Amino acid sequence: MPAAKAAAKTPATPAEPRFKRLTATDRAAELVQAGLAVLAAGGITAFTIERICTKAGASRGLIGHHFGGKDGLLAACYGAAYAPLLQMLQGGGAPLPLPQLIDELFTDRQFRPEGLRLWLALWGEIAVNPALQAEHLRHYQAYEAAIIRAITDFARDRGRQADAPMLAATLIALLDGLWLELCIAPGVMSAQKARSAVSALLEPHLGPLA
Amino acid sequence: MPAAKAAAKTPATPAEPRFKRLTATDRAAELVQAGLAVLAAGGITAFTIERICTKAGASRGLIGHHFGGKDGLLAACYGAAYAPLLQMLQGGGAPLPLPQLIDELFTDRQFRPEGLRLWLALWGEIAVNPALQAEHLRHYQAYEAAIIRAITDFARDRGRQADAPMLAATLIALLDGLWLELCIAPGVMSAQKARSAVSALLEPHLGPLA
DNA sequence: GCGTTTGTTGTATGATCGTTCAACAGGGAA
DNA sequence: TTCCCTGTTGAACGATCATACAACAAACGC
Repeated sequence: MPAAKAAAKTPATPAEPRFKRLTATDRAAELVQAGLAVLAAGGITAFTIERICTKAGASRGLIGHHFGGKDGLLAACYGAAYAPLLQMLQGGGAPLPLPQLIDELFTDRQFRPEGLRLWLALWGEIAVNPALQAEHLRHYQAYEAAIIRAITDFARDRGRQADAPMLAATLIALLDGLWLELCIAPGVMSAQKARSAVSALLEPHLGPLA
Repeated sequence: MPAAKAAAKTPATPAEPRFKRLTATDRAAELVQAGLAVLAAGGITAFTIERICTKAGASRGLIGHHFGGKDGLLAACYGAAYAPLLQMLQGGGAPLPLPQLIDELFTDRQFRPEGLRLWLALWGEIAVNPALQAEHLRHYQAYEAAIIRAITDFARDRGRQADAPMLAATLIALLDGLWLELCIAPGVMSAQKARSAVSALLEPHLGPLA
């Protein structure tokens, strides 16, 4: 009996809104965050409109409205996944020196299966989806450039000769592999073992990192 | 008009069988091969009963019959993915020496996106599926043991001191990362760059590999 | 207050998913 | 040839998927 209810309660409570209305930017950001959470928790097979919208507290139609479809949201999620990494590398104006960069990578905040699982979910899809692959290339180049610079600067300060681009590509691959191991064999890989691995690669070429 | 056809042709052609009947082992193997092909081509989202059975030239009911369901087939596929790797490491009786092992890893036969993509598809699922994670651990240990042994033997022959378990874990992670890069950025990573990366890791600890 | 803009809802739709199962038939044993 | 074991088929089922879209309403300028 909606009429009776309205007549009885309208003066007291102004009938609270059925939904909250956000700007397009804010809503898009919330959907991306929900998408990232779903990917990290359940992999690419859990990346469904239904689940994402439930997680975001929004209705099913919004992904189509803001991103044109599921693929659009996935691309946006990929970009958002790279953001914290790039921010860490060059967020505070000055680029992070190599030792601090490595320290940061292995803090408990970064080196956790819950966060890293996101990458595994995305990688499997990038390998198979050309559009995502192009998106990947753009972000990867910024990432690689930051690592090359950190290695170059460190080698210069220590008076060392080093093939920085080659070492950077190797370091990036090694980090990817260490993240992978942490996700698929959590009991075997650890932050400490990962640090040893990075040292084993870099210190012969650059001297002690600490 | 099936009756007319049967009456007309039965004497000449013995009405070729509607399907070929295989042993349970052979049929299971064919389904696993089809599953691997589908995973490599389309990732985990393409791993569907419909697609796999079409690829295998079998009917939809067979996966349930031979593997109890999709998950059973996926576990079998994971085991089958490891088989060629382990075979390469210790297939011909004597374990492969480290330099030949590395040569083998970077032949065109092994270091190809089409074959490696299979791993990306599986990794994303292992990270999220506890049953697959247990399956992974078993195979991983055999893989790791073979790599440790190759490094230990090589170091001994060269009269070098080396932390073989740590180097093995690092090498495995690096290889995983290099495979990943080849799959998600085919134009950037190459077999030659990957070889340089492996050399950059190992040669400072073990001396020249060639 | 009153319209206009624009973000939001939720159902309808058709495709596809995994699983089940009763009927079927290949192929070796007798 | 006959029988029986067992691998095989394919339709049926309910669940879930992505998308489209017409109706709705919140917020804002006026």
